[in-house]
Amino acid sequence: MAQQGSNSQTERTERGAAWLSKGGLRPTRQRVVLAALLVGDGKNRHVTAESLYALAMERGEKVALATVYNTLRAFCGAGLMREITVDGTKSYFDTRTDDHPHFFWEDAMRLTDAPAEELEIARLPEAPEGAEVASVDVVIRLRKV
Amino acid sequence: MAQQGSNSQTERTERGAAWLSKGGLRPTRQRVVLAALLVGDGKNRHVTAESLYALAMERGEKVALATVYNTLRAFCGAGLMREITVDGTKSYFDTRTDDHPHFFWEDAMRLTDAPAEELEIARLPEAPEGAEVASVDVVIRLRKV
DNA sequence: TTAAGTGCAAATTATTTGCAGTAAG
DNA sequence: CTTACTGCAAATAATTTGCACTTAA
Repeated sequence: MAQQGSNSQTERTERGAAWLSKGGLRPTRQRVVLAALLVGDGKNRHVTAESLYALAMERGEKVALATVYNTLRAFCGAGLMREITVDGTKSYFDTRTDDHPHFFWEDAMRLTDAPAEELEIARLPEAPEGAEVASVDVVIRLRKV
Repeated sequence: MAQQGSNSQTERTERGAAWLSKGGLRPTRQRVVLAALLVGDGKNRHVTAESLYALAMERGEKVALATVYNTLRAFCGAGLMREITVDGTKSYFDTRTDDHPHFFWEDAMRLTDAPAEELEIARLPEAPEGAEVASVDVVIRLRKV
């Protein structure tokens, strides 16, 4: 019963390990665990250091919070994740690494992807002399109606 | 020579005081000082608590850093300013309160307005069921070329 | 006079770092 | 082996708060 088709523990772990090697990162135990939690099911995920740490604890995994912080930084450095800035008080990390818009649910402080195909920027201010556009962050802030 | 046409100290102070009363805020000495620094010349300004505090110190004004923090919050609460989130480690405040795009200079960690008329969003993802769009933040991150 | 605002120092929160021990190549 | 990684506790950085004192209305 540990095996359940496309979502078995081993499969999640394998996916995590593959993802790690894509970033050229040494697959240590805690990295594999975190990677499996992040991309084990093949879906995109938005986490904070705390939320990922909580998730790991919930699964009974043994990782230090500081390691979660360092690991998320390592994942970003390797280009496997991106840091999204939506709220001054916390850092959010996204497993999806291309430029795409986000919804930010202000009351729940939750971040989700917005459908990229529904965003159409017809014209963008051009970068001033001596600078180039690194990325364009679009955050659609939502409030409960 | 203290008076120089449209930029005299008294005029800056008056503008600051007028701006305060627009927000229904009691014009205490430190609020008037900070308001004059922010909008005294009629231009828009982007500050952090630290940068505004430094500016006040430079001018020989007497304010506590904590008061700068509290005052910026009060200005935002009164709708006189807006907080812009561009960098996890600092809060930026803008005297311009309408939805408009920003340039963020990653190396200098500086925030400036981007020309709003050069941004054209032809289509925007609509708010999911049960939510409405509170604001749309567009940050164009720049790197030196 | 009195509720709101202020100063300062102490508290909080999110995150990073130093260093001794552990594990991957 | 040996260099990178990890854990933990202590350090930092930005911001907030508690409380006695001021001040605008």
